[in-house]
Amino acid sequence: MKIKSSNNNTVVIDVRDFKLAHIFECGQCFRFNPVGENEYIGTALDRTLRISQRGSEVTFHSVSEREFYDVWYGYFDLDRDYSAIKRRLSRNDALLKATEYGEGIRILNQDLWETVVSFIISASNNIPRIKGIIERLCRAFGRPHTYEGNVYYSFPTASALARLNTDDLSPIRAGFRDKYIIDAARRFANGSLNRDYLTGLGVSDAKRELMTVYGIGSKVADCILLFGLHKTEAYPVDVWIKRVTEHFFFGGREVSRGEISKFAREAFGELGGYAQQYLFFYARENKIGLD
DNA sequence: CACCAGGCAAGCC
DNA sequence: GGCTTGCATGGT
Repeated sequence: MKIKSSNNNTVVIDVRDFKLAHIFECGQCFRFNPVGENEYIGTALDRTLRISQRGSEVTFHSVSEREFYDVWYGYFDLDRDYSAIKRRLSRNDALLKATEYGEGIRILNQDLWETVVSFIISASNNIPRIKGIIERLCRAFGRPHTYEGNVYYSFPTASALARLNTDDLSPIRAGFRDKYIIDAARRFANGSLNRDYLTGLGVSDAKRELMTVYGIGSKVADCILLFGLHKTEAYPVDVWIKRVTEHFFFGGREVSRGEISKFAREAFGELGGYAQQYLFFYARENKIGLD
């Protein structure tokens, strides 16, 4: 991986295990959208980014080399060797197919608070509507900023949302999730939950803490552990993962979510979260397990 | 019209 | 522990 700065873009060449469509369509992130062939624009970490790719060359538009290293290098998890991860997972037959199919997936290092709210909103919901709710939330309560001449909105802070009541959130049309968002906001705004505290805990303790928030159950907690804290043992079991795990590893037999989690711990260990992302992308794109 | 969407909480056994 | 039901909203 090498850097080639030109005018005010940062171009990274020889990037491996990186494909924008895989990164942004594997369900970990809701605020990046395609704006062209191999090009996405989105807002994260209080900034907006347009990013495009041609082969192994990735362009971070209107981004200085300094901002690239300070912000996006970490966000895109560029310090991690995904070839090694895929190699280890590929010893398993189903994962060989899934990692080949989603070869460009990376697990982003997203803002913890944004991840908490995004996955609370994801409960019993579909991805287009999850995105809509999040966008309305950001437009109403987030900080506006300009990027390449257009206005974008940051994800609202916990304290901005902690002041609200459910009536304030009704234009967001989050449905029954509005009270969950506010409870989470109060827990993060008053500091009783924060990144340093949760990072310092083991996976199961961090999960237990997260589940004390109204609206965070087992699946949402696992998503937060994986996408917000990069605790990669987490294997979030949603309907798709339940189906695809049953399809590949239980001969299509229906088993409980507890069985699925136990299987993932034993089969994938600390790579469970990576396995989950490859399997989720593979299952959704190919409609695995729907028969 | 019923049924479902990356679940959760509450209530039951 | 595991199972059932109601829950807002929007799409088919």
